[in-house]
Amino acid sequence: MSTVRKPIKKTSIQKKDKIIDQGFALMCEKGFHNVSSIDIAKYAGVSTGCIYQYFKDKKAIFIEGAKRHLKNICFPMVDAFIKFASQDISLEEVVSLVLKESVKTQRLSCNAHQELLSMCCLDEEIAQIFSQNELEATAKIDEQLRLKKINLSHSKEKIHLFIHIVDDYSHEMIYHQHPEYDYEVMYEETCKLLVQLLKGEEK
Amino acid sequence: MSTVRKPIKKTSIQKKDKIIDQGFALMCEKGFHNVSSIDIAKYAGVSTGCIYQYFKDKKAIFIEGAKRHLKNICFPMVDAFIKFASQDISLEEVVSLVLKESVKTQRLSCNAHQELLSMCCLDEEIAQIFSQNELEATAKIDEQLRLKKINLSHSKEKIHLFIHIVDDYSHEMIYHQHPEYDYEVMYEETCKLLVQLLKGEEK
Amino acid sequence: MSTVRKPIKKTSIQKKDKIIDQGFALMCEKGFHNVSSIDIAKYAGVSTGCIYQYFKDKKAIFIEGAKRHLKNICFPMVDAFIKFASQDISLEEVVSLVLKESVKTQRLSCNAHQELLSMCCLDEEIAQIFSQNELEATAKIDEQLRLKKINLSHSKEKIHLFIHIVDDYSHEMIYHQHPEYDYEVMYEETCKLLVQLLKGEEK
Amino acid sequence: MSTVRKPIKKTSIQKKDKIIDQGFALMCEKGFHNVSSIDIAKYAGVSTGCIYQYFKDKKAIFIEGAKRHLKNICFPMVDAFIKFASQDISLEEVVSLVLKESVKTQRLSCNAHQELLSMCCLDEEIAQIFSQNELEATAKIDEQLRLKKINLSHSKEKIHLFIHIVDDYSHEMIYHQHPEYDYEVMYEETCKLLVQLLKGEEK
DNA sequence: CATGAATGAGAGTTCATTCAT
DNA sequence: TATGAATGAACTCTCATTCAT
Repeated sequence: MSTVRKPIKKTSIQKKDKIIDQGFALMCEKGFHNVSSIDIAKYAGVSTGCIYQYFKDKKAIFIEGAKRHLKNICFPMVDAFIKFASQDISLEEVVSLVLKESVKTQRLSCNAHQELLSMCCLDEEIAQIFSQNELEATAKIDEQLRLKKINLSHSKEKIHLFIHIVDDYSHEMIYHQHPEYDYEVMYEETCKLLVQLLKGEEK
Repeated sequence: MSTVRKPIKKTSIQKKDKIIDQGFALMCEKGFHNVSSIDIAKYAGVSTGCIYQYFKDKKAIFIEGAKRHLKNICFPMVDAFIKFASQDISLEEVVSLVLKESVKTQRLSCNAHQELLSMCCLDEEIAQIFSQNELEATAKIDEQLRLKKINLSHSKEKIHLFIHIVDDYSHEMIYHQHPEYDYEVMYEETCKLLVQLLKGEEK
Repeated sequence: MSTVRKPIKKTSIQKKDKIIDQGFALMCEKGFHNVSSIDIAKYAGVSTGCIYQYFKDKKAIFIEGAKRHLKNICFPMVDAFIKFASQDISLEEVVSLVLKESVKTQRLSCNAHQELLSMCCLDEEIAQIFSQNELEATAKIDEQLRLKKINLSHSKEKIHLFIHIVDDYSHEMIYHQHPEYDYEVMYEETCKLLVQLLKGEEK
Repeated sequence: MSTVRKPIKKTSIQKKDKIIDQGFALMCEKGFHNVSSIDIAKYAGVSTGCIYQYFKDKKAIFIEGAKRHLKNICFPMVDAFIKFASQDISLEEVVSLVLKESVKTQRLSCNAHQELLSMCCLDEEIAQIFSQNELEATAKIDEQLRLKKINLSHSKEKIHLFIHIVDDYSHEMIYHQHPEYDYEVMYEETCKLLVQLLKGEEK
């Protein structure tokens, strides 16, 4: 009846991208369960039907968004270690860089991270992606440390601890903001701990 | 006919308790969004209408349950430090105890923890409870360390780190089970790190 | 928002009945696929949600309606044979009675029969009910014929033929109304054929 | 690149034919309501838009297919009677031939027949085609019987009965497969009945 | 003429919440 | 105060049809 058809350009890829980016952003802002497929369609500027041409269901959009997001989350950390291996900087400096970059990245998409954690807990498929992502990051960091001739016993497990401490740190920095904590101190203590963790048995 | 009349006329408090305990358990098992208020009512053995006499909405039940649950989660950790302060055991032994108890507790209610994390991320009110809980635990552990004459600089921040590393550890032990990690080693490395963290500048 | 709650009486059974009767009638009138659950709800004077309290899905309403309908369809035919067995009437009279009653019954719910045939073809579950119904009718008629001392060889198969010829007849009488046929003649020829079929090997 | 260009530039007629044949086949296989126009387009190897160039809507494709199909359904029956008129075979042999051919034909397109019956019940337009088809077949059979010098009183009505009994028979043979019936017996009884029907008042 | 991406109304179904009893 | 049947808006997803290319 009141059908008005918008003049269309955009390639399929651009459209799919828009749905992922806008859709994921919206789901992160409001929560997966609080956003309907109609909301996503409107926000992405497409019709509801169009969504289902590119995605099997609502969750599929979230998963695609999550994959892209997790890539971005890990890059800065891995990059810092690449720098560490290739340039003449100290472990202290790397750790400091990692913490700062991690907070910066998460601040850019703080809701995304929350929603991801949330979905990760509830949905096996998303948990898998999360887990896979950690393994990849672990492997890359491990590789850089070896290049730098740091011989860590139990490197994988230590890097796991490292990643999670960094994650907790940036999470704390962005959300909780407990007035009881001195965040300058928190930064220093976290640094110290992470450096100890990776120093290796060099003596 | 031969209807056996239940002898116990439940008081309001008993009813409310039942809704919280059973309701929270069910929501943790199946996920907040996958359980309806009718399900909760049935599971708790009350009428749907009754729920709305005690709670403003479904979320309110979850929040009450979460509060109770978080209390239990922290007790074992705090208890371990009380033991530490009052008995002659080493820091290594406390840390080991904390890790083991933490895993044990979480295993008992692993779904609860997942669902909590999920809701914590999405709901400010629940996040508040979570945060409040951590502060209380931090204060208590701090107190026990002082009793034991361990003078930690930046104790609050260190205990924060401690709690989160413990949490990550037990989470990893229960869920992810990455085949790439050696969980015996993970245990040892986590122990070492936590001991270092709390050893203080005793020298 | 604009929730207005109607003062309700009616027992559950009355409500379920209304949904079945009105719902089935509507589906028969307009066709199963052309009636929505909202239509049914409105027509039955209940809310959409209410339908799903009593029925698993839309098809379930149709099936219940179909079961009731098929019972009614067969009763007249079976009744005629019961009369045949218990009273002093001729085979010709029974056949005549069956044809007339069958047309009368179908005329009362002619759409129902069409829709049923339609669904029966497309849906295994409904086909089952249809088939089951025929078997029951066959058995009952067989029983009455034996009471009347009519010894039919291959009674089951003959009754099957009988039922289907009656069915075709009443279907033709109600719908097609081909001007090419003389329906008085059609009646006579059908009668004759049916009588021959059941006369048995009395010689 | 090395794109092989299809040498045949299909004419409009070829395209329309393909849509009818493939589309009807698909609708019969899966059911009218379970096949989308996109499915039909894919199956027929044309674009969705193309369909609407040749047909007003989805139903129109089905109707065209139905017309063609019904032609084929009747041919074997009519053919048998042509044989009967032109060759020296008995009525018993014709009836036997008709039953066997009818089952064979229906088996080839059993889904088509089911779907047709279904649509025939629901759609006036399709019912018309069905009805028209029967009249044509009746007329042709009648003609053959006259050629064979079989003077049937009420031939049209008897042939109507004949056609429907044949139809019921082949339907029963293909679908219901009630274990309660002996299908060898069913065949014999149906034969006998049909022969009686057409034997005429030759004495 | 042909295409197929895009449309959006509408399908079946669910469920937090209400309120007559 | 307790009940649970009833509500109906809102959800996810489908598909006949259109029309810019």
